[in-house]
Amino acid sequence: MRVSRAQAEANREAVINAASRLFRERGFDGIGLKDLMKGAGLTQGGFYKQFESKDDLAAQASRRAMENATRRWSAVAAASPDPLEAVIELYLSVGHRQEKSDGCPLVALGADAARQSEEVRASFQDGIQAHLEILDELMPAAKGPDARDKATAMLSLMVGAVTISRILNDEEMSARFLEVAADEVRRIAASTGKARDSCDPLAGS
Amino acid sequence: MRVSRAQAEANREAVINAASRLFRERGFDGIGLKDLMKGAGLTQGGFYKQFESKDDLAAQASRRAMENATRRWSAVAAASPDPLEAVIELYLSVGHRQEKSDGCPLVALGADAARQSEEVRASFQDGIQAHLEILDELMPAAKGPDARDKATAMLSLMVGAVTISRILNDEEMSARFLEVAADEVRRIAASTGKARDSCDPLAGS
DNA sequence: ATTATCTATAGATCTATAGATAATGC
DNA sequence: ATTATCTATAGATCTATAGATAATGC
Repeated sequence: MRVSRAQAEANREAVINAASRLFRERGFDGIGLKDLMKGAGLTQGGFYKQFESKDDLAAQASRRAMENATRRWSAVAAASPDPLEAVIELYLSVGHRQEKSDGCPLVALGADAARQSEEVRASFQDGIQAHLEILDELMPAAKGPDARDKATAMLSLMVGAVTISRILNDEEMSARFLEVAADEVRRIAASTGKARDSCDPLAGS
Repeated sequence: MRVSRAQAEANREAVINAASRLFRERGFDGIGLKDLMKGAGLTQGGFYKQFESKDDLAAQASRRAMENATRRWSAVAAASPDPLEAVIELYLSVGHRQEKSDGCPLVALGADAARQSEEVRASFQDGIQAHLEILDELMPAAKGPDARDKATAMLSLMVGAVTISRILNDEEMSARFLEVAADEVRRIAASTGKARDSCDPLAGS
């Protein structure tokens, strides 16, 4: 029954990878250790030799999921002549809305994550930072000194839009949230620091 | 042990009200029937005379929570000379970030809701519609024909920002998401339909 | 007589642990 | 000899149901 150290490590990785998908599909409280281990082709008994607790796995699976999401953004951006547009079209698409288990962890587990331990939230925080850094880099050339703030607003908008679009039963309304968010993200990216203020006719009112 | 019909109805309402808070605190899968009934001062046994299933209660509690959230927006708007600003300051505040059990259900249960039955999602959808209608009405006078789209972008931004701010361990970063979202919502409100396009120096590129 | 709520329980599942098993690594 | 994984189990909790109890409503 014992396997080699290399295989044992591979098994552990397989559990983390399976959990990163299964938690996104069913939520942290929606799946038990038995099914999480089964997702990697193992039985429940070995769990506590691999992880300290379910929360420990949740933290590691969340980190893995966020890292994969970050990598995906980098990949589509690097492969396109219009990197930001590529990220927008990847993220604010009907395909992403439908892909729970391999989509953005912030959308699949955002509300759940806020209820988890500091360790799980640290995994998400690091992933959020990484996402902001990518958006920062993708900002059009004439980006003002507020590029980080623009990235912050973009990420909130994108996460909120896909989250709401996944809840809605009405397909048309759901699609509208994605389209409107895509337009708004483009507007935020295109606006210059100066234009951001001059755009407000009610400034100071 | 039997109570009057009026009292029975009051008890049922009490369960829905308790559940609307408890689900937001712990998630749909984070609390059982025993504690939900206990939240209204009752025992578990009476549950199935009051509700068809846990999902049935989830749908009714979600509806109640969304209705209360809508009512709160109307109330703060009606009480302020700058209604939209009042909603922004209520929603994108540290107070709201900390208030899970009586805060916006879209933030407390957004990711969870996407995994629930069509009935639960219908409760959320109706509440989302109601929120959009309020934002629509609060849009500054010179609102273009795209007021509904602006409301849609605002709601996504607000929900996303508070969701992320609740996950973050870093207090400063968390506060930044709220502040940046507030500024961006003001910008969206203030921009006219025309300005929305002219603001984009890269339009068509 | 009806019925709102109670106590009690069925049967499944949850996290976590104990001890057996068998292959690796020394 | 060590150890990765297995089967088995403890004890708690989950959703849902059954039957008892006692007060309402006719």
